[in-house]
Amino acid sequence: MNIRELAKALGLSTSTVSRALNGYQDVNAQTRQRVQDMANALGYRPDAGARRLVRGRADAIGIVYSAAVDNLGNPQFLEMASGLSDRLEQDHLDLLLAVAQHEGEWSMVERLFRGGRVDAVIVPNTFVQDERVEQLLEKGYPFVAYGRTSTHADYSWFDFDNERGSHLAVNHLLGLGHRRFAYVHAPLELNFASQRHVGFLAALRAAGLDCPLSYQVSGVNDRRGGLGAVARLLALEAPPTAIVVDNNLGGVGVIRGLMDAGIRVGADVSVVVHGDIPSDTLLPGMHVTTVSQATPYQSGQTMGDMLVRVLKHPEAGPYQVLRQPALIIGTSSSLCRN
DNA sequence: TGATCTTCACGGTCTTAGCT
DNA sequence: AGCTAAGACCGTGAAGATCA
Repeated sequence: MNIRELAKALGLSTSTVSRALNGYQDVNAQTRQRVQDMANALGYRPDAGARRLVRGRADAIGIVYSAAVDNLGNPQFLEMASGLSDRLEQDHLDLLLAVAQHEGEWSMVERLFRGGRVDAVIVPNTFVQDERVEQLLEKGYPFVAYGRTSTHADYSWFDFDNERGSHLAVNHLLGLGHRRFAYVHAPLELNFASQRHVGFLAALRAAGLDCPLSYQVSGVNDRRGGLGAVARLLALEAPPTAIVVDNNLGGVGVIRGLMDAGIRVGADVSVVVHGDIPSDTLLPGMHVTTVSQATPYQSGQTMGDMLVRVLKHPEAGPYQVLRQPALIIGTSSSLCRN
């Protein structure tokens, strides 16, 4: 069923049918109702390809992420995508999730734009130096970055105050009497990891403390990495009394590793984790102290809102939202006993 | 003259007809 | 067989036509 067949069934031109279905005011109300009724009865749906061809719009937003980053294994990512999708739906925009398996992320982004498959993209997992952001700016493609980069002045982004989050974590642990810290973090090329790392070290320095390199475990952004980090830290001559982890999945791995080693988390060692612990995580009796952000669903909705504004009112941009974190105190942190 | 409807051109890709 | 030109596909929107 295409518009031509629908128009023939109604005895109208295709144009009148199109205009009736698209809310043009110069179509008689009765005609409009008749067209809508017939379209419903015959199950008419406009051909998305043809519509895209004419409008020059895809009515879709894309997120391209690398298969190397385990986003789909992170419930927070899926929750964010859900919030994003819900918000976009209000403006009749679809969300297109694409995985860059072998092809580079930027290459896929460019292919989606050139093919008219998306009107704008979300740039997830931003790097300190991010080719995707630089290329998007150069080509003039609309986007919202989920996180800043080192050059964050001239484009739209949504981010958290990561440095402040680290200050909250460190100050909380300092207040509990901890002096020997370890830091477990994602690769520092990632902007959020870089900012949290800077904040962590600055907060320690402000207290006259240091975190030697042997107490810093890099490249941890999943559960397995967290387990490995614990093995390294427990092998130290003087293991840390407090561990800060800059990402939630790594944090789950660290806590699991400590528990498996027979260490009482929150009693023998205190742990603070950036980001919320996935609700399906099996850490019985454990309420993890976290540096909490807005819920991922809310973040997704906010970015959806920003994308709509980027598309409708680009001249009023760039749109930039910096959310403040809050410390949620659980049972994984307590007074230092050493 | 305003309300309502139709005609026609447009876009990129694919198929088909016609030619060498 | 290989190439090129023409036309179809589909929905939209500007411009034009019709009618009361």
